[in-house]
Amino acid sequence: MPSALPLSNMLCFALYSAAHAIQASYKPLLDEMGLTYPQYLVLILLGTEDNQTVGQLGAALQLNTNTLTPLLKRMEVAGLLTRSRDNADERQVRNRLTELGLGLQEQARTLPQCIKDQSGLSLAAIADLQAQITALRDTLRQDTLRRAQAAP
Amino acid sequence: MPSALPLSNMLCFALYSAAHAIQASYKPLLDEMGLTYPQYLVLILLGTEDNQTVGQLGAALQLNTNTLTPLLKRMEVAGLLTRSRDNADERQVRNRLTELGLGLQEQARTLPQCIKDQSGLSLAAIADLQAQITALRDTLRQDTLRRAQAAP
DNA sequence: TGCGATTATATCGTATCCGATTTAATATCT
DNA sequence: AGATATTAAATCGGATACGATATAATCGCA
Repeated sequence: MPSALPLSNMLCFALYSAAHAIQASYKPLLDEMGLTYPQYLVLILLGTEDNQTVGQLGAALQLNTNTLTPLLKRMEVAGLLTRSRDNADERQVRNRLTELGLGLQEQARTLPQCIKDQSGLSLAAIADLQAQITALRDTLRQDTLRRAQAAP
Repeated sequence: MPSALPLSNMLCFALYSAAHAIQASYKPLLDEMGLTYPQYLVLILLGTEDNQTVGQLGAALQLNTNTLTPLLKRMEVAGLLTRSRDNADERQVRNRLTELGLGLQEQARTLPQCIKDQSGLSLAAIADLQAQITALRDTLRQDTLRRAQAAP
């Protein structure tokens, strides 16, 4: 039972390399906007609901503050958003799109369509694949969390 | 035509977050072995074919030397592999597993099985999903490459 | 042969990511 | 009310990733 599973048949590598490939395909478009991929995700999130806290963004992206804080500060420096302490709870920092950020966000919303054209897949096939991958992700998250709690 | 595609319905985010989730699920197991995820991938690659050049590993992982060289040096320091210039072509550096690396590689081969159990999916479902994701990845790669060549 | 072009690797700077710790503000509990 | 616990961000160190450049070895061709 050697189970010489080659890399090309490993689901984890398929995800790893596909995630890189899709980011690479976004890159030329994001470069034009002066955005990185995770910055783009933050822009989309704030476009859906503005004025979110660092924690809210982190929950949606599954990123901690050690990643988000510097990222958000770079976006602030770029003039895409403003950051200010919540009046009711000074521990929280609220992130709000500027006019510039809002405009870029509208532009950013068109990107998935470009990738769809590039993928050669039908809308239904994309939706189906997206659902499968999301379901796997959520199962893994739950199980990883459960194991972490089981171990001290 | 607002097309307010939320993050939860974007294929790119599904891939991005699922790749993170599966790496997180591997993490406790890799930590025990003192490996990071890309180091684990290199170990698998060298287990399939030993004595590969930096370029061969980079082609398989789609990583450039600016990522691989420091990574391989860390694995060398950890005693997992040795690096030496190819006698026939001194430009190339060949990476060969040590006894320690070979042992760890055998241990590492069992990890996908652990994740399979965690995912709750059948072998067939995993193989099917893997094939779909890989096909998408390869299409994106080709198209990205084509565009890069078109726009010099 | 020898010199320019190509190739393989390494290096540098910037931006994620993550674990661990720190700081400040709020909540809790007696 | 006041000491303690919890929570939200920020910070620090190490490890990917990637664009751009540098260096050294090999190749190609006059």
